[in-house]
Amino acid sequence: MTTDAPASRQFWLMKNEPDEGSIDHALAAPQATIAWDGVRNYQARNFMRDAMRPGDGVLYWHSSCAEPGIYGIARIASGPRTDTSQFDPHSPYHDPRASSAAPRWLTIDVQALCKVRPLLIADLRAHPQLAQMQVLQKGSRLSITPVTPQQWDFIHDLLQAPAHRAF
DNA sequence: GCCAACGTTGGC
DNA sequence: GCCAACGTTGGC
Repeated sequence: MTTDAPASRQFWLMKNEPDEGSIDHALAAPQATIAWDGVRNYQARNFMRDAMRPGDGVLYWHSSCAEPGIYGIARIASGPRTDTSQFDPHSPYHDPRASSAAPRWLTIDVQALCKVRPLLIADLRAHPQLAQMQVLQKGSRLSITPVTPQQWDFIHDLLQAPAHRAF
């Protein structure tokens, strides 16, 4: 018997640099929850504003590192709210064009659930079922991308399979 | 560190 | 509203 997820549940891939926000860092935070701040791309912001809902599943990606890939599983843990780092002149995420009267950027809470066996880019590319993943497309830079339920399920199957299974 | 791809800015 | 110039991302 399968359990029915809420029909509205969606899935996402979120990139973070391990130096700044690794899955270990998130797991060690209070409630294993971190504010996903510093997003300065309108498409990614609009996903947070319009589409992401508490409970949505997240593939936790490490980027800009020696071995980019999926390192953990997380969930969306809040609705969107103002990312106050945009107002802070000392923050690397400061946006001089933003004001509290006209904020531009949002943050959302992400709760880390577990670390997983790393699924690196080459591992993911080995599966035609994942060929359409946005993060694998040439030139893909977006830090938040939707993941289809099929991709999500397939990746979870991969994570449950023996690590050194011969294909 | 390189550089292709992409997003943003701003002059016109 | 076009588009060249510029800045950034991020895999390699």
